Amino acid sequence: MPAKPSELDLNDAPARESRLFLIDANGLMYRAFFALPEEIATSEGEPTNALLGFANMLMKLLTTYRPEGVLVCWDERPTERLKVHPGYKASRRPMPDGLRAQRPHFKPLVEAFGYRNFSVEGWEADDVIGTLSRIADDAGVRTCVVSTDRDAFQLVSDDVCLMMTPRGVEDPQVYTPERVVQRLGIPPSAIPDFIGLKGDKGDDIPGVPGIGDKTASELLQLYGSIDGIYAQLDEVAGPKRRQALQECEQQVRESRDLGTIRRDLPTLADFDPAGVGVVSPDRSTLKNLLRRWEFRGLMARLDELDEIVPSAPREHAGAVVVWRRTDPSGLEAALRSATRVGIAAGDALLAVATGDETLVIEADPAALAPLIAAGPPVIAHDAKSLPHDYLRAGLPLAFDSYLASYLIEPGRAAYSVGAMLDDAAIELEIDADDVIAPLVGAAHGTLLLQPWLAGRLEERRQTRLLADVEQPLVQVLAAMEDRGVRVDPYRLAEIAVRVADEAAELESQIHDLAGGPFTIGSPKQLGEVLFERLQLPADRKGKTGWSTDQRVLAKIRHLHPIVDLVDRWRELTKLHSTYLVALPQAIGPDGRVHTTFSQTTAATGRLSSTNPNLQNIPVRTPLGREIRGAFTAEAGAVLLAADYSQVELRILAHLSGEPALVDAFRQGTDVHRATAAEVFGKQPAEVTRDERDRAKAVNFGIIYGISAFGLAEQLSIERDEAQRYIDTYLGRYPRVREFIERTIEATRERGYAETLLGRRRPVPELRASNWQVRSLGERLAVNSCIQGSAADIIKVAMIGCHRRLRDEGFAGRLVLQIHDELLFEVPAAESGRVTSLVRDEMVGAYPLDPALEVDVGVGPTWLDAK
DNA sequence: TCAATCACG
DNA sequence: ACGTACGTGATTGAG
Repeated sequence: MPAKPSELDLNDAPARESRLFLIDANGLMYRAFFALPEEIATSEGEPTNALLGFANMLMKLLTTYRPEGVLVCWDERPTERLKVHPGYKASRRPMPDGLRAQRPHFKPLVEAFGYRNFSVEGWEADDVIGTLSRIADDAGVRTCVVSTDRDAFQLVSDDVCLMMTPRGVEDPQVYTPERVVQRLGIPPSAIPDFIGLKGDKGDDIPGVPGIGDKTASELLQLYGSIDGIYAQLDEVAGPKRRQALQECEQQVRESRDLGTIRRDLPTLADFDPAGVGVVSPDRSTLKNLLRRWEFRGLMARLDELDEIVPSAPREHAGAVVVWRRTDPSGLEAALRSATRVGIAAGDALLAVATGDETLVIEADPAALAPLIAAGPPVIAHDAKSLPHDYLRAGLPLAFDSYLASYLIEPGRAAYSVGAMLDDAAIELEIDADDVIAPLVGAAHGTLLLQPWLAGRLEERRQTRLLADVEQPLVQVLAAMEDRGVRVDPYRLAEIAVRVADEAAELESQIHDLAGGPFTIGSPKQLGEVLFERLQLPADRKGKTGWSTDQRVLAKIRHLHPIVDLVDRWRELTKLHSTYLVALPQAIGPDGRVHTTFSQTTAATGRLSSTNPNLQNIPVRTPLGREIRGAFTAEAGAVLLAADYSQVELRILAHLSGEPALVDAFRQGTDVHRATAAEVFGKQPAEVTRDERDRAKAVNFGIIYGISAFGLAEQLSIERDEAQRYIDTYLGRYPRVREFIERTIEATRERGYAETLLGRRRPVPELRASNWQVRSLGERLAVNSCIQGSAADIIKVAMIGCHRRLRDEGFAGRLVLQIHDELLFEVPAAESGRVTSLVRDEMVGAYPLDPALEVDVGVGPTWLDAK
């Protein structure tokens, strides 16, 4: 019995001893394509999954096996394939589009790694490799064939091993003759006969019906070969099998011939296996190529090559960074002569790069800030992360390489100076200790990144988005973070006591109803109680077990009193731990909470808020609203909340030009009611509460990238009913349908979604072959455009509000942004004038048609201001 | 460290 | 047939 592959010990020693590597490139290319998800793509959306898998293989080869010679063998398409080589993949499926796009880029990659591409016109790579390996074998050159095709087993000999990578490059299986016998029960020489019997679907070789791996192996073990089988056909067990063999004799012999790899191609007779060499990869070519394809993981491993493959001394694009320590007077002198400087700050340290040299000054930010403010334009990487003294003093920020990097590719994992320098193929060498070196590197690095990033922004017409929106926003956000928002800890404490009491009471009731104590907060234990002990109907949703989320609980609440108690317990403990325990701890000695806004986290262009998150303060439930009531203004001031009314739907109306929607907004009607009237065919006045709610869900659905399934889930209705809503909606708003189709198509073409102000988000999902992923891409295309445009608009409004409040001498200030809402803290006496200022700036942020509209409220607490 | 849950827009 | 609504962050229990 052949052993299962997993039981084989296939350590790769034979490969390590090989001097020559022969690679079946086409097979490897296909394997890489199908093994890796098609979402792997550049930021422009070009798919790169097969290239990446292939490149990983090449790298693995170089670093692990240190080959003396490598030939990467390609099938060369014959012009008249059937004539040249009967059976040549005659009916093989056409290459998938995603792979065809990558196809031209493999050979350059091979060369960059220092390997040779090789092919012989009119012959499959198999035959080329068969011939080359035979010649190498004759010459006593140990050879390793790398293939994905089981045909290649027949090439294995004492001096030729076969490497297959069914589980990826990190887990290669290397076959010797003994291992072939172990695996298939037959020696390499019997492989063509084996294929002749069992056939090969992929290569269109028919074989004998009813004979698979196992039978073919058994027969060959008994009779040695196809000829042997037919010579003693009478002795073959099983009348059916005998008959099948008899009927197929002709076919079996043909199949065997097709499965036989040629080892004697005449054109290769003069091949000299010792003459194949590996050229040391040219670092800059390879690096450029890896950068081109955005293979960051491989770029990070380039250093490994230096230890393995001798190379010319490395060139340093940035060369050695010159730096020196100085004091503030030395800084002043340098600032006078520089036309621009890169800066980076650490604890009481400032690094200032002029390009010629980088100064490191040890002094208080408060002392240095005025000098920097009075100096030349500043380039920094994440200016907001500098001590805010610099920003407050009026940092002349000319370019923020961090924000530029984000605009070029929102959603990447890291925007560090180092990562971006890697992308730009700039290397820095800094002779300094662990504290100084990163600082000097950041200051000098941001300076070097600027022209490269500015060029890429210019190509994309995003220069103004950076200069007029993202960069000015830095000062605004820093000021908001500095100011913070006042939170009343006593009010929170008072709520906390009540909540803790009620939660404790609920807990004991829940335990009683459950028949014993358990951890309610553990979805696993809760699931056991609800669905096993109490036998409530489960809605198996999760991978790890039952889902116990709100939607599930809502469906079974009428079946057992414990359900509502659990739901309430959840609400109480959630609010308690997140807002009643954690939030008071975040209140500073000034009685205020200072969040941190991130400008580079959200792929759509939105801001995010952390430590603590002040963009998710409760409001939807009565208890939640009480918590919002703890956000207050200081004595003599009020909170002013200004929120855009239906920005995203207005943007949809604007971008689609749908008259029915535009008119609804122009006439100031309740848009959800208007939608309900359209969808349910009623007069707006006759729309019921429930119909309006459904229409609202449809409107949200459009913004999220509608799907019948999602809408059905949201409304707890059947999917076909949801589909009817959608169809009716799109029938009533045909321009919205066109907009959605147009947006998806344009996004697919370009590879990215684009907002009103030219912000981009790559959507490689649209080019995936998996429909599920592609559907996600369609939703992302629509949603990113709308949500991102809304983000653009409110950013412009924030800058306008901040400037005018400051320039016109108001004491009122912006304190929070919650996506479509701005919260200000304003002296009571200013509230009237600030209200109109804010309204002007928010409405005027972008000339939308229908125009933007803003609701403003004022009150002693955030709750009152809504 | 990860999955589940839920707070917000 | 397939089985997800878009974007975030914090907390919790459990591995």
